[in-house]
Formats: sequence, C-alpha cells, structure tokens
Amino acid sequence: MAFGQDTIEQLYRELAGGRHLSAKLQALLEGPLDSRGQEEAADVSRELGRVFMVSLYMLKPCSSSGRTEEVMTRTAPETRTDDSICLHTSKKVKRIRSELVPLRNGREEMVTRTEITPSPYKDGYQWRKYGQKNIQDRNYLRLYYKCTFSRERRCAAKKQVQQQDGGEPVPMYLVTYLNEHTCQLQPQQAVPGTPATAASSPTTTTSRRQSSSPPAEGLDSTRNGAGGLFGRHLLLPHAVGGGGGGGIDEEEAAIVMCLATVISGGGAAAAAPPPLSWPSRVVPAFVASAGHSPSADESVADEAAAKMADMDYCFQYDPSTFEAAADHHHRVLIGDDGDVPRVARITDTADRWDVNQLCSNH
DNA sequence: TCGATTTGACCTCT
DNA sequence: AGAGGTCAAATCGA
Repeated sequence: MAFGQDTIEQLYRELAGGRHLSAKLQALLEGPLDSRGQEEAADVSRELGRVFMVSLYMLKPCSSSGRTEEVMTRTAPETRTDDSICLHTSKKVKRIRSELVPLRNGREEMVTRTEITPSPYKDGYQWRKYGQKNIQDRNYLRLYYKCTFSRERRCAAKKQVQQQDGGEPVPMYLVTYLNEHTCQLQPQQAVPGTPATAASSPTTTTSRRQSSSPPAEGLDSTRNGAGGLFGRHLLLPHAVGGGGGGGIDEEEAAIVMCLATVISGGGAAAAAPPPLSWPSRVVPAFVASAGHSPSADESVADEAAAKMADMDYCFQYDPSTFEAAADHHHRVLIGDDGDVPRVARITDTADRWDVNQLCSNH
C-alpha cells in the first residue's frame, strides 16, 4: 500500500471533484429535468463514475505493492490480520481494535501493533519461531513467533510475519504483534545497518541454518541488510491503538463506502468508516445557513459542535465542497481547532441533526 | 548437550 | 470440511 504525498493529493483532488459533481448532479435532479438536463445529468454521472474508477485505481495497487511512507489504516472491524487499507484513521475502528480479538483457536488476544516493513525482524525483541502456515490466497507462508522468554517469564507477546504478495523488487512484510511484552525487556534501539546480537541485546532470533521454507529466505534483516536501507517501519495506526483487520474484500468494501459517502454527500456519515482523525476539540465560530450571510446561531453551533466532536467522520475541506454544501440548503458550521479551520455541513432532518464534517488537516 | 527451527498433527472456529 | 493457529517430536548446528 503505497501512498506518496503526491498520490494522496491527487486522490484528494479527484474526490473533491467528485464531491462537487455529486452536488451538481443533486441540483440537476432536484430541478425539472428536460432533455437537456437529462443529458447533463448523464454527463455528470459518467464523470462521477470516472472519479470512482480513478480513485479506486489509485487505491488498488497500493494494497499489493507494500511500499508506502504514508500512515494507513484498515477499516473493517473483523479480526483477520491480513493487509488491508483505508486512507484514514477511525476512532471508532481504533476502539474496536483495542478490544480483545477472538482468534480462530478460541483464545482472545490483543493486537498491539501492525507494521508493513521490509525488515520484519528489526524490532528489538527476541523471538522464537513456533510455526508456519500456508494461508489461503497467499503466495507466502505466514510465520508465527513467540517471545523467546514466553516460558521463563510468561511473556505472552507474539508476532506473525506475512510476506506481502507482489513486493518486487523489495519484499515487504506485514508484521502483526499480539499481546504486550511482559518480560520486562526493553526493545533494542535498532541501529540501521548494525546487526544485533542476541547476547548483547534483545532482538529477533535468527536462524542459524539455511531454511528450507521460501519465506525465510531474505527475511533475516541481518542477512539481507534491509535494515540499513529500509529502517523506516510503516505503522498502521488502527493497530497501534490495538486491533486486527479486514480482508481484501472488506477493505475494498470499506474504500467504496468511503468514496460513496463522499460522493453522496454523507447522509450516512455515521455509518461510514471515517477517513481522517477528527480534531481533539471543535470551537464553533458561526453557523451559516445556505444563501445567507453568516449569522450567530450558537445553540445550533453548540449542538452541532458537540455532535461533531463525538463523531469520527471527516473529510478534508476545500472551497468547492464547502460551496456545494452551502448551495444545497444545508447549514454550515465553521469552527476551528487551534489554527486549523474545521468545516461541517449540517443537514436538518425531521428528528435529528446529520452533521457531515468537512475538515482541513493542512 | 543445548537451544532453535522444522513440520506434521492436532485443536478450535466458521 | 476447510482454514488458521498452536503444539511437540524430530532435526540440525554450534
């Protein structure tokens, strides 16, 4: 899953454009639809389809390339620990992830961290391999490790290493850490290019003989030297907060859901996976009803701000989406979080407020 | 001899 | 029944 800054910016532009198209389409559908309007709506619809295609295309190759410098997260709450992505972080997902994860063997364990890394052994702990398994639809075996001190110190820490498919030229590995170390050993500060020794400092135990299993080849970072070139580990923030992940299908469903919510204008915001982390606090500045100059409406602002703060859902804000929201008879809440402007679109429905956040993380 | 890895069998869940 | 995770005897190398 490779998302360079350029890719994210391009993706953002696509989605922002799609959001604008959605508003345009909605406006067309709300008015009388003559033949010319139908034609225009069809054009907009086709363009929307293109936005989906481009966005999905931009996301798709990332799931298999395994090289990224960007923070990613999974969105599906299921417990599989395969690689899967969504662009942004969900507080809700994080909460789910931080709970105990029931594994297939009936036990419950805590996923404490997930990494995509070219050097899965450079984590500063000593591990003992206790098994490997062929996983369905995977080209490489999944390797299972326990903390070397699992017996003598009853350390429950485990990790799973899964080489990612299509990791050419540099193989990438999804490393899932289960349970915290209770062996009281501090992880070694990995020094790029410096092979760690088990005697002097805790690190992953390396095989002393040639392995017969394919995934072991090149896995040892002290052998392939990957640590020096690729010492940067890629954290999946959902998992930093704890949690497992979803499969590729779930991932794609989540991505489509994200995109669909953007395009649709977000009536189902509360049910959709949130892309970006929401600011720690929202200070409402004013509420502007569409078509009117900003007016003080503190009760609405307070209510909306409270709702926003309780939600995980936000998108990056840009003027076009803001205008699109305003154009469609929604109130717009503008707040700020320190020096970062926050914008939300508020839909006043019969029995509740729907607040769709459009925020800036610039 | 000791400790780590390998690998087939077993267990549990879906 | 199949899949994922774990166990433990066999194996290997220092």
